[in-house]
Amino acid sequence: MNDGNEAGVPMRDFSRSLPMALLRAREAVMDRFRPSLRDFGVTEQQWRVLRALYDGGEVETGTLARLCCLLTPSLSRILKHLEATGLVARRPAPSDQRRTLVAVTPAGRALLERRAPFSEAQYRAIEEAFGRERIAALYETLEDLHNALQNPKS
Amino acid sequence: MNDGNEAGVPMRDFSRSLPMALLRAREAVMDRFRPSLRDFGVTEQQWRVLRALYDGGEVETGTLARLCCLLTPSLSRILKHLEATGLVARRPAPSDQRRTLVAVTPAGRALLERRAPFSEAQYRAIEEAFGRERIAALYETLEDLHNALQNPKS
DNA sequence: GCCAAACTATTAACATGTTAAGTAATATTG
DNA sequence: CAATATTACTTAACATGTTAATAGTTTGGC
Repeated sequence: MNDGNEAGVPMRDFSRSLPMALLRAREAVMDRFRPSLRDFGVTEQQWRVLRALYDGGEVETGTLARLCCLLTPSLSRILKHLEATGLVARRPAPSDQRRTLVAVTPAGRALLERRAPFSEAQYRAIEEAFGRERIAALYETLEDLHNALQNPKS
Repeated sequence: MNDGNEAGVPMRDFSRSLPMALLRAREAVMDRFRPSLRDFGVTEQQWRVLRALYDGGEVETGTLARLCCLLTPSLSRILKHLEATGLVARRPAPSDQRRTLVAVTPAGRALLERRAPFSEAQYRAIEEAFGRERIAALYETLEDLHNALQNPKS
């Protein structure tokens, strides 16, 4: 009797699941942001889209999906909703009718600026609880991990 | 003209979003595991549930939700599906009829043991690409972050 | 210029995330 | 012990995640 199975491949301890560890940490962070998202009537994903458009330029749908870490089918529905509520505007790209350009509306910008202080307050609380330097180091590590896994070898 | 808005609260750079950084890293990791999940016909969440039940004991629904980082409504539907496909079994707890005990079936265990080698192969590839020690350190950091944010002060 | 191939966005179908409401069993209080 | 509150789970409704298929555009050979 050992810790493995019949095929001789031992099962990894469930606490050593990298997706779970990243998810748990992310949920702990999101728990700080969900109350104000709820108060302002936007979902986490809708906020990401508005956030990516804040600097004012028009962004193509595909680019926006990459920026927000959303799949294009999800983004399609989210944009339909944001357009219906008047927070973003869409128009076909003049040079290529396949592409769609998206921009935030004044109403969308107003929402961004109203919620921003609440978001920043939570960032300060998180940095106080965990340490500004450790947060900065974590950003580095996460980006390195992302880059290390970009080119799939196997 | 400055980088802030009318209220004087500057907008955080979008690249400095902790939820986004955690999500991007997690997606990069999950991209390595999705192919075999798909091949074995289970979703990421279904796998998490089976994985949490592997050691064989019966687990209460609420405990299982915490272990798998799932909300109970989601778990309810997932268990219905896993029970319908014969991978888990449910029964009411004898001591408290409100509670439900869940256990993996032999078919579920067989699925776990068939996919485990594919999962482990990806873990080896990830550790090779990023470094075993850095992965270990990341687990530590993520757990610390989770713990630091557990008791909400503000 | 024509047609097949590639590209972009959307829709479809099913599974899950999220919040609120509902149901049944247990615990508490008077 | 009866009324009430609490607990555990489920259902409902809407939004998103994921994969496959579809429709409209553009590009590249010919």
